[in-house]
Amino acid sequence: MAQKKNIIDELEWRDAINQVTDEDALRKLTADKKISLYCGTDPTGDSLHVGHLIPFMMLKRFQLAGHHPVIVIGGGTGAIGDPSGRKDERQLQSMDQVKKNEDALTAQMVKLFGTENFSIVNNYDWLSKISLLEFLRDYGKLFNVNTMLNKEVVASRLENGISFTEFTYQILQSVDFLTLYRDHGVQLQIGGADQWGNITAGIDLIHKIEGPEAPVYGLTIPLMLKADGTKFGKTAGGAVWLDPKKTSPYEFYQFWLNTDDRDVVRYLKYFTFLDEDQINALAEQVKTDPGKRAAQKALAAEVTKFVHGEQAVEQAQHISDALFSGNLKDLTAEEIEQGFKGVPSMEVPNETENIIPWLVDTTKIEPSRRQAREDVKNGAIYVNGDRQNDLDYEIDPSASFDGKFVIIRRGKKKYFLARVK
RNA sequence: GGAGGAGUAGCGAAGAGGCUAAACGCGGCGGACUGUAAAUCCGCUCCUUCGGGUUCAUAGGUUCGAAUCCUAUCUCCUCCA
Repeated sequence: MAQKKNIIDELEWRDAINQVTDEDALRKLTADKKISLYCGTDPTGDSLHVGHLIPFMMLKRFQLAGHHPVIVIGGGTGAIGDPSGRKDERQLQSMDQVKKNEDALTAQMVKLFGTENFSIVNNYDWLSKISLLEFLRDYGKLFNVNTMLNKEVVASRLENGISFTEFTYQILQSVDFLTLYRDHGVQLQIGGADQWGNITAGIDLIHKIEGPEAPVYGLTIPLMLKADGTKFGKTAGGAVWLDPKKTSPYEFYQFWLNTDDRDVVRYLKYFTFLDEDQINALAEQVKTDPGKRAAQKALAAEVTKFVHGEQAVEQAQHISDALFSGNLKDLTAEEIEQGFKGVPSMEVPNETENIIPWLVDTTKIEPSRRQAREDVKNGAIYVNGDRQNDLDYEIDPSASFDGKFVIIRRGKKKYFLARVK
């Protein structure tokens, strides 16, 4: 079935391909043998986020089809800064920070790809060994400045200015591809749509050095846009991280669950390993019974499983049920910690207090007594899951959750967690 | 350097001596409906111990009474040099 398909056809069905350098040749190559392919990640942060999943899903599909993915951690290039997709110059990071980020990212990648039939390399290992004179003589000579200037990434920056440092980024990335081709037999580089210029620069370099017949290819992934035009991967709280300490599995699950109907099928194709039949069935349900959100639930479960594991999915579902049904009673302390990870929390003394000053002074949930009274009167305030509209209600922090927490909900889904001291 | 205009709540914008804690729109916050959606409808949107208190660039002044009139200061805009 789906798995029998050629990987390229499979990717096409999933709308996962933006541009390919030589589609027919690549289709034949991947059908005939197992290849090595790579994608680079610059260590600009201390955790991967859902944006990183875009190229990684692609690598994973190749891996599942028996090919060998290589991830290049840009310890070298990350020290320079990729101008792609940016309006202005990047702030250079300290080498120390780069190193820390590398370690954190490596650990996360191993979680996603395992250690079998997968490699992680760091371009610092080769880029740092090139001397300035070597760089200029061996590589600089092969790059035509006119060509470099014409790359969209550079051209778009010319008006506001671009430093020489960032200008040379495409040369470094080209050296990466060349090195991987020589030392690891890597024949394909993948990347986001904005990487096309950098990828083709690498192919050109290989062709110049290794001969025009060198079988190397490039493939880019379409830009992930949301139907409402905003950027994929951002929530009100910022980026959605893969590190469970930064974004809890519950929040992660919720991120996917909240996918717009118009985007969900596209995301199922791209971010899950469900096959064509399963996805078609879900797509049908989006049309016939959108309120059920079967597709969103499947998407959230699948992606959460891939990143955090089966158990995290069950927990996320349990927390979601409790929070959105308003029935908090059977949550465990651990689930509360997780479900309320991204929620404002505060410490409160274990003393009974009237609800109004408690909301305003003790917890700072409400900005003023006026507002607090209004919300209580309107039935906007829930204490431990129960609507509380009595202005004289006395909050007793020791009353529930073993006297550890008081959970306040304001409005439909705004939660606050008060930890009892 | 000269001439004019403008500064009002998170933003936009009315108000030109008392009826103004300040219309209206947006945004924000609630509620109803719903699919943890969209759209729609409704309420609230300076603080308060509900007596009142503090607001209309800032500081003074006139007046029984000022966002509204006067003076100075600051900031912004337009036109002329």
